Amino acid sequence: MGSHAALDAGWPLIKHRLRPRQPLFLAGQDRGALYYVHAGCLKTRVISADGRERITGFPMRGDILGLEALDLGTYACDAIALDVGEAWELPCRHLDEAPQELQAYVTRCLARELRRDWYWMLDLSTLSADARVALFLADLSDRLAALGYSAHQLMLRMTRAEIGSFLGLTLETVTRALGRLQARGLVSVDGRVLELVDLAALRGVPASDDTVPVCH
Amino acid sequence: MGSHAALDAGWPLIKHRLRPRQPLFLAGQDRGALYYVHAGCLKTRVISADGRERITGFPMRGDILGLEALDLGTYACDAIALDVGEAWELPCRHLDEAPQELQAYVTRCLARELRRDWYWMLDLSTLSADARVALFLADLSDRLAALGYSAHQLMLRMTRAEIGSFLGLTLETVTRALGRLQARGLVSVDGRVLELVDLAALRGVPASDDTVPVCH
DNA sequence: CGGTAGATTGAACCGTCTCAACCCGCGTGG
DNA sequence: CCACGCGGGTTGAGACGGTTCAATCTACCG
Repeated sequence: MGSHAALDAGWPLIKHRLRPRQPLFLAGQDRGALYYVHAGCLKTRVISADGRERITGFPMRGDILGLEALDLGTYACDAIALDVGEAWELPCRHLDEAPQELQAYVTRCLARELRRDWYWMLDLSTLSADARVALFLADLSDRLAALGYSAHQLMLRMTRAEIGSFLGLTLETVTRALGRLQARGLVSVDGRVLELVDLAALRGVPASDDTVPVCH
Repeated sequence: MGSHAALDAGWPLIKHRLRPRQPLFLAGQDRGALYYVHAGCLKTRVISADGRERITGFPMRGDILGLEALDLGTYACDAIALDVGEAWELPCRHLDEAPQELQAYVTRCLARELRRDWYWMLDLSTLSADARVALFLADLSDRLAALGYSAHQLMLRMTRAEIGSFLGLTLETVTRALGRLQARGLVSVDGRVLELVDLAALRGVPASDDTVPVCH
């Protein structure tokens, strides 16, 4: 990942222990710093003026939080821990105070995040519920595998409602989609404990979906 | 906007004349440069491996293109002109080659773009077709006004299909939504020529929508 | 031992998609 | 000059996927 390389310069990093449901920061608070997620899983959330809300992502180790507010004085989203973890405060209010190495890392994160969002938007506006959930699981598997975890066994840190919020679905639809994927033999669902039986097929759901009727 | 301020340093900017339907760059091409839109309107588009596509935005003057590929060697989207215009090639392959002023401007653009995308995702996954179209028009009005154009009269540079692709709707639904907004007295539609009669109400559609039935 | 948060399941509803027909303006070529 | 094709837009009817609302179940916790 090279993520640690950019941080190993040995500054006075401030480390924050995280507990489930604990906010790391909230939208509107003074932006004191950027945060590097060292352990655990969080959710980031935006809320509109009229009260609608959406989960924008589930950052894990290697992700940087607060980027979206880099040009603002206050945070633009909520960042809330889903389980125990640790976040490191990066010692820069403005980017140009930061060492060159970090600047490059931050820019890379921003560009990557932008691309990911574009593809999620594409998926959200073109894929069925089943395909969205399948892709969500495949994506999660990729990220966990990149962090050294199993690509096939995983434990969801988020609720059905949070997955639904991220995917633009209701929690009931997420439940049913998981059920259908299980019926197809692609995954094995037991509450929040999942086994991804056929990862390749899971990734292929978006394309196969229209040819294979959902239920027979 | 301060956009020109960051560019007025007087480097050897290469200027590209744009014609309708002409691609400025395409996904996969070697990323030679970033582009600053000086005039005209473009569309940016991503296409997935299995052929699904989505318009990710309609950049206009002041926007920077190619940001999403800042950490890549090739562009990650297509950028295609919708009408005549002009784009300036920014003389930097890597960001750290660029002058400090431009770096800061680029970072600001990235962060702003990320926030905008998050809110569009929120809107796409929570709002009705009418509300999405209303918000699209209000947003367009804001951007045009910021560029010195009228906030109430505007000429669409894109087709219904392109609007639909951006909003996650079909072109028929866009047509019908425009018709309903016109019936409500919020806009006056004549092909691509629009008059935004009640901009405040247009912005309020997302909230009012559920209380006020779509048609009577 | 209730109480609560999360998950599951069912049934009815509804907004959007799909498919089709049709219209219009415009450029092209016979 | 007109016929034609074509891209873009509008309109209608029907189907369908996801939402909504409700009931039920479980695990966990005070």
